[in-house]
Amino acid sequence: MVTGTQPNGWTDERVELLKKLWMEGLSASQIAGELGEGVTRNAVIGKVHRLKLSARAKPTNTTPRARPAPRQAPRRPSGPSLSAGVSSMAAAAKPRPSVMPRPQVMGATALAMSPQMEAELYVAPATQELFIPEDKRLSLLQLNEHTCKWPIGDPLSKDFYFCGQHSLETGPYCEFHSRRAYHQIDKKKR
DNA sequence: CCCTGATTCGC
DNA sequence: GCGAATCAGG
Repeated sequence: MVTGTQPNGWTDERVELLKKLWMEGLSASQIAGELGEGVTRNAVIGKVHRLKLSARAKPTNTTPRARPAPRQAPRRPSGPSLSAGVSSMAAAAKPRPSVMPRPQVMGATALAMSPQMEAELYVAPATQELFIPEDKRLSLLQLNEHTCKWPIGDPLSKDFYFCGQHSLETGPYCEFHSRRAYHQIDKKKR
């Protein structure tokens, strides 16, 4: 074939496409996905910077980027691996049982953003909380590394129990409560 | 947790 | 020049 397209290496075509998409406001990851599988989002960003691009749409904004931390410490894993792995369950993890009911809007992970992206917002049932059958409920002493430790109910009440669903490897909660614990907790810092 | 861009630095 | 790893904000 006459096509000598190299999987990697920034050809003029790709650079132009990169510029175009970047200027149009596409995110780096989206551009990377459009350019090809072999292109990562970091590659796109790196190229953008080298091309002196960035900026993109920055009206009346001086980009008060935080001072580039003078961190020149070794970030490469070239040292002795530290020994660790003693994961002993200390005190029971206490999340924030203060606020339970959350409207929670989802669908924020949409990748393909169309210019005419009309989000269909719908009101989720506020009382939507996981119902755990009695035979699935766990007391404090029944918790282990694989049980969701999300407390349900009044800790002082007799019918207080823990979720008990299979917890994720990445956290002490099941998928449902893991999102509850992190997602949307993000508030403005200071 | 997800995502975003920004920066650094070994290759 | 390239991009993974990392950082920092949302």
